[in-house]
Amino acid sequence: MHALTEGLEDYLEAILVCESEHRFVRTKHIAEKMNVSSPSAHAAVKELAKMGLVEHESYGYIELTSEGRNQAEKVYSKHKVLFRFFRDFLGLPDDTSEANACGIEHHFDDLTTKRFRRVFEFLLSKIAEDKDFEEELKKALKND
Amino acid sequence: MHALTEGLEDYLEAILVCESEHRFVRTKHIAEKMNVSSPSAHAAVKELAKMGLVEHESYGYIELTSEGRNQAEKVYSKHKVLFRFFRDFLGLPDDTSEANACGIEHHFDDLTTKRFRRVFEFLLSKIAEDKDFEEELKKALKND
DNA sequence: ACCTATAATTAGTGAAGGCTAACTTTATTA
DNA sequence: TAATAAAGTTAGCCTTCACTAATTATAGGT
Repeated sequence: MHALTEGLEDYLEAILVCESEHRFVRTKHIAEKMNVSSPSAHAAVKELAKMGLVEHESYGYIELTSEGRNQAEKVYSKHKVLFRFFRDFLGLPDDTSEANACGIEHHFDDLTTKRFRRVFEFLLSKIAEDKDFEEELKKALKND
Repeated sequence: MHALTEGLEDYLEAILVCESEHRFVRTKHIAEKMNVSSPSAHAAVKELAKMGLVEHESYGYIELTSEGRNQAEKVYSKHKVLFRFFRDFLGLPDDTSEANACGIEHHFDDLTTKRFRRVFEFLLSKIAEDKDFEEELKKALKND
């Protein structure tokens, strides 16, 4: 059985996000989201369909299977926690945080993600409840 | 001029590490380190040579140029801080930490790296000087 | 109903980066 | 020193994933 490549994982995630933005997902939306041509998006969808992760009637809408949705949500949840880490904790701009999360999400296995999430949440609660901690952290991030 | 791809960045880094392990770097060492065939390693070295990042006499040794060494060290320093974060802070096994660092290092730009490094160092010092903090952190990481 | 614009698809191409098999060079050792 | 082993290299092929150009299908307006 073919494994999901990093690229196809990105497409799967894009489809999930498109769903929430358009209700009906089409080749065009995916191409826009991924910044690729429509033939490239089309080929990716075809590949995902072959793996049973999406359904795609010719010239019609694209839908995630439940299997595909599971995988997409798994990737996307990594994306979100990483994005928040870069933006809220390292104080990076939105676009940088987005790019970082996008590049990195594929490299976090389950254990790494679980640990990372816990540490991140711990640190956020620490910031919320301990003003000194927050101050020290801010100081550490000064002087770019 | 061609930019350094993610793959070539890996090779460059591997050459730097091989240097410290073998004194004389050969195609074979790189192939072993990268887990690729020797023709693949050879092709990568050839490409790096074309970019002026290594020197390679046929059937001889492989050496980094000063330009190549700069770039390799830049990547490797990201690798090291990431590795330590995963191992010492998230408590992940060495091989997982290594794999994570390897996959992620390419996606950290200068600002991200600087911020990340500072936060990591701040947290380490926090652990060192504040036993309560260390305990709470450990607790947060329990129950895999 | 038909014409046109938009979208989707197919066909064909190229770069990156991997592989094996075959061949050449260098090194070792009998 | 000649034979063989080991390493390096070359040639040729495959996959992934992008692209453009050309074709086909659908949908809207008249």
